[in-house]
Amino acid sequence: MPELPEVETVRRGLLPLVEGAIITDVELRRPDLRFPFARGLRQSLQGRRIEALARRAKYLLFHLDSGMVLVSHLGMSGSYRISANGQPGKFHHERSKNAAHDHVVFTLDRSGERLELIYNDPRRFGFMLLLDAASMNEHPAFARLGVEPTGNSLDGAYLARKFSGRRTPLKSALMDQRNIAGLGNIYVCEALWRARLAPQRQAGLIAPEGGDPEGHCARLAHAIREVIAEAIAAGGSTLRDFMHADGALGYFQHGFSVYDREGEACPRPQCGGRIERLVQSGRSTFYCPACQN
DNA sequence: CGGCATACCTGCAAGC
DNA sequence: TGCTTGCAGGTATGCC
Repeated sequence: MPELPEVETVRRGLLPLVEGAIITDVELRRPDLRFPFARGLRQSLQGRRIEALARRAKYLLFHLDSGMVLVSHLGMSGSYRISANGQPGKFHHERSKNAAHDHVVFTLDRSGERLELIYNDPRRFGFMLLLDAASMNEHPAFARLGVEPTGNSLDGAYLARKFSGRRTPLKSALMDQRNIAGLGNIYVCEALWRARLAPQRQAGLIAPEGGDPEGHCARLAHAIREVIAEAIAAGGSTLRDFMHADGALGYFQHGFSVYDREGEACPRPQCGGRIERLVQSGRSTFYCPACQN
C-alpha cells in the first residue's frame, strides 16, 4: 500500500466523483480479500448514498446515508480506478491492471451519470469492513490508533510520552500504528533520515546520554510532519503496483532520499556517507550511518 | 504486556 | 529461455 500520503491522494482523487453518488450495485467477484466480506455487504450498500469520503490512518472511509461506514484498506497492492460507461476514461492509467484482480465493482449513479468504481488488489492484503459510524472507533482496527501525522497533535511532547521506557528501535516505534497512524516503511525511513536519527536507536533512549529527549522528539515530530506533508502535496509517491486514483502517475519523480537507495551517496550536503540497508522486524530499513546518530 | 517472527498472496527482478 | 530465489508500500496473530 500505499502509505498515508498515497491513501490521501486516492481519497482526493475519488472525492469529487463519489461524494453524493448512489451505490446502485455491488459486484463481489470473490468471497473474500484478506478476510471474508461481511455477510449482507452487497445488500447493505445497494441504494445507499455516499455522504462523505474520509480517511483515518491508511483507511478510506465511505460514509453512507444509512449511518454505516464502508471501511477500505488497500493492503500492499490495492488500488481504485473509475470508469464511465465502460470506458477507461480520464482515470485510467496507461499501464493496464490485470482484470483478474478486479475483486469488487461498485456501480454508482452520480446525478444520472453511471460510473464504475473498481477495486483491484493482486496480493489481496487489503480488506473491507462495514461498521456503524457511531461505534467504529471501538473496532480493533481503530480503537488504539495513534495521532495523525498531519495535524498539530503530533509534537515532541506526544512522542516523548509514547517513547518513554520503550526498548524497541525507533524504526519499529514509528511503524507502530498505536504511536502514529499512517506511517509505513518508506516514510519512516525518510523521516528518520531527515531528523538525523539512527533507526536502531532505542525509542526510550532517543537522546544520547545527557541529551534532551523532548528536543530530539520535537525534531523527529517536525521531520515526520514535513515528510508527510510534502508527499501529500506531491500527490503521493508512485511505485510499481500502485496507481493514483486521479491518474496523475508520471509527473512526480519519487524523490526519496534514502528509501531503496542502498549503496548510493547520502544526499545530505557535505555528509559523504553511503546509504545502507538493514533488516528490522523483517522489513528493510534504509539509512545513512554517517549522519544518522 | 513488550518485542519479535511469521503468515497471508501475487508479481517482478535478479541470478543461475 | 526457463527455472529458482528473494523481495515488495501492511496488518493480524501467536510465541517467548
